[in-house]
Amino acid sequence: MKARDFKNRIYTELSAIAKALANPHRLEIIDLLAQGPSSVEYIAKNTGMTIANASQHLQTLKSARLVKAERRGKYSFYSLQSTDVFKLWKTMRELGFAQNAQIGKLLRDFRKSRHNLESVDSDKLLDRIEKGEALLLDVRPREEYEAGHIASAVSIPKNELLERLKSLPKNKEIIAYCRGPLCAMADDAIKILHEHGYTASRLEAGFPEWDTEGKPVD
Amino acid sequence: MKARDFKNRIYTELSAIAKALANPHRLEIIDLLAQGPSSVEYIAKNTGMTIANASQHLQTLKSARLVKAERRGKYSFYSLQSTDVFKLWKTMRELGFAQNAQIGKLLRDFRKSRHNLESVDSDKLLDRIEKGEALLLDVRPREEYEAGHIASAVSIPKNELLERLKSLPKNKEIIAYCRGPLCAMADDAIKILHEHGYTASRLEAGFPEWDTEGKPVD
DNA sequence: CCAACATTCAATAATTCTATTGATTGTTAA
DNA sequence: TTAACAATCAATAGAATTATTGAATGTTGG
Repeated sequence: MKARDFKNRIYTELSAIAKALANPHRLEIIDLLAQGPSSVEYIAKNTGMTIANASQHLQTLKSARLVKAERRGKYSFYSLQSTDVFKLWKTMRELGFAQNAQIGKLLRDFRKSRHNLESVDSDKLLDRIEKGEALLLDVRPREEYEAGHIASAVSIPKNELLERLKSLPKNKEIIAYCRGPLCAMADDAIKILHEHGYTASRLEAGFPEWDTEGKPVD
Repeated sequence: MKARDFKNRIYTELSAIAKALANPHRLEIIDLLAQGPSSVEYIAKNTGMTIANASQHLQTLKSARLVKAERRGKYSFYSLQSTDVFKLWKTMRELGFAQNAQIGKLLRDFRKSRHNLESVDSDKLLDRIEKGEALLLDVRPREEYEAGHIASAVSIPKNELLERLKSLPKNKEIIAYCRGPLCAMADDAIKILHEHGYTASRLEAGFPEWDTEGKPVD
């Protein structure tokens, strides 16, 4: 094979990976699948897509080998092909945050509009939890908590928070987390907690970021 | 802003980065710009594109903030916006090699067809050069060598190799390197060296990989 | 100023991508 | 077996991407 032919083929193959990532819905799907395996219906509901459209995008991701599908009864469960896929997405996301002022501004403005500028440094967090100064609250849907969560975290899904408020202590700081930096569930939870007199702040990272950093999970 | 609107906007912005990478020519441009700043003409010549087409792709990369342009006289010199862009491309490339058997096979078959299966481990290389057992040969075009090269490397561009063979020692192993794992220039050089009785092998990494690993460069 | 040259711009046709729609294929539970 | 349901398939119109062509812009050196 000529060197030129080889280059054409290999750059074409590699650009197929970028093509699979080159769509906002598919990025959101990857962010969601980083929480754990999900059915097509669940993905569609959580991203605001129709079932058919979600299915189509999932197949695009599958043929680029970024996700895999497993049949369980009448459901297809999709999951990331490997954690390296999440790492690639995270690398790309961070390049966007660092390099594109518009993207950074979008994120900051959104946080600001929720009165939630400061987020907790994850390094010091473990200490504070052990000392009983802080409580870690997972506000994602139950399914995602059960698929994997940060060690010692308590699960109260965002839409159950109001009715289960009383189970939370007022003498500890409550650290809420959700799917990751682009997820608003923890922000919403904090707003509710503040309105009811709790001390609460947000963990910037979500479960997948925590997990890929090798920190303790259940 | 509603959470849904925020997500739509931020995933759309981030997918613009992937869109810019979602083309084989643009990936090849990034691989080339990782060697150092280049004019449009140089890029076009080295990737087999027309000037107008190269210019158009460069503008696509520029508006995604992956590359930047600087005017020098009548030339526009393009370069990567930051080394993080190279790191993103490298992450994507490695995911492709690891996850897609077809891509891995393409690379192996190409190397095999050039009788060049083994490549040198870059960790032990520095020692061997210091001991005088090996000589590092940069076979990229002069411009790229001058823009930056591995410390202690000697420059003989691939197409000058035949006429400058005599300047190379026969009692040392010659380690050739070029732009990186997708570049064939080092393979071509090794073929020539073998045909003339030299001991030669290839460094898998190119200059940009070496540099981003923090190893010594000039 | 003019000629030469590097690059960009503008227009276009061919191709590819995307969301929607409705039909079809599998699977489970009654 | 049938009804209900999850997912996929197939077709399609509208939008976006791409290579090519030739013209336009901007810079340098004489």
